[in-house]
Amino acid sequence: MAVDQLSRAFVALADPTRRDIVARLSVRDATVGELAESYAMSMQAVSKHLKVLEEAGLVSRSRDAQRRPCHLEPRMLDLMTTWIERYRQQAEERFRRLDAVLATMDDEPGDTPEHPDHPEQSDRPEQSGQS
Amino acid sequence: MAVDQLSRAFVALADPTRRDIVARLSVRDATVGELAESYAMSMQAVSKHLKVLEEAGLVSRSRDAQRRPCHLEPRMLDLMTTWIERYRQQAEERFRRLDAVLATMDDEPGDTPEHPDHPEQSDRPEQSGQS
DNA sequence: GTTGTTCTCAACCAAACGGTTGCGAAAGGG
DNA sequence: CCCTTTCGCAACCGTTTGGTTGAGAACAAC
Repeated sequence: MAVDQLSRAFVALADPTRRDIVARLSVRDATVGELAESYAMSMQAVSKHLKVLEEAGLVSRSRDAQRRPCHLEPRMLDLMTTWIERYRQQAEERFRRLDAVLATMDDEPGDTPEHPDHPEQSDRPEQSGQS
Repeated sequence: MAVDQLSRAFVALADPTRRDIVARLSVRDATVGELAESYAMSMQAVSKHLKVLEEAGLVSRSRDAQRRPCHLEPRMLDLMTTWIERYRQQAEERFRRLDAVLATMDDEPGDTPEHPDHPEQSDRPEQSGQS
């Protein structure tokens, strides 16, 4: 499976039930049993979902007797938006430059400049086969 | 599997190879073959990954003879950040109020007010069991 | 101590995922 | 008209996911 934290976070939010749990926890903390009442599945299944969210760093848990109240952790959500926004903004920047090139072609019908952008991001698995 | 667009998008970005493809496409458009050179897997596998990204609405493709150049679609990335930010901000808002309550408890050691917040989000699968 | 509540762990199962190989379609170039 | 390039589809296979049930740990209350 995916080992890095970001993959775990995206995997976690890929499930509708888990996204709904996040939505509920954003309103108030809740125990496993409270959350399980909301869904048509066993408490064990909800417990599994919470484990996925916890290992992704999206949820933390404290103790209160037998209860395990769950809290939403905004930090990981922040990391996800940071990742997404980086590439979204880069893509939109590219669109803006494309528009500029198209506007230029109207004036001077020459060759497109082909700016030498290098793929200098991190996060690359490169040639490493990740099964 | 998950049917809604948001689930598809999160599933798509849950894979490191697909996130890397997104990173590369944010720099420049690319064909399947070009992308496949970067990874230790067959072109068919990369083609599958691109299909996942395309069906998630994260990537679109045009035609150029036999080539199928891939373009990154910022729109779906925008939808993802919108979803995440909604709940991140709500969670942080809750933290801010908790801090306020703690500060109040220093002054007047009474009972915690328990503000009547209702879980009024959408996106709920509710009791519908989604396998 | 016994009972009840809350929750996790373990085993199981069908379905989906992520890779492979083989084949063929679509299009351009000799 | 072939031949090559580019790419998708289908079948297959091992692993993972998302649910189930059953057993039991941890703790409170009686």
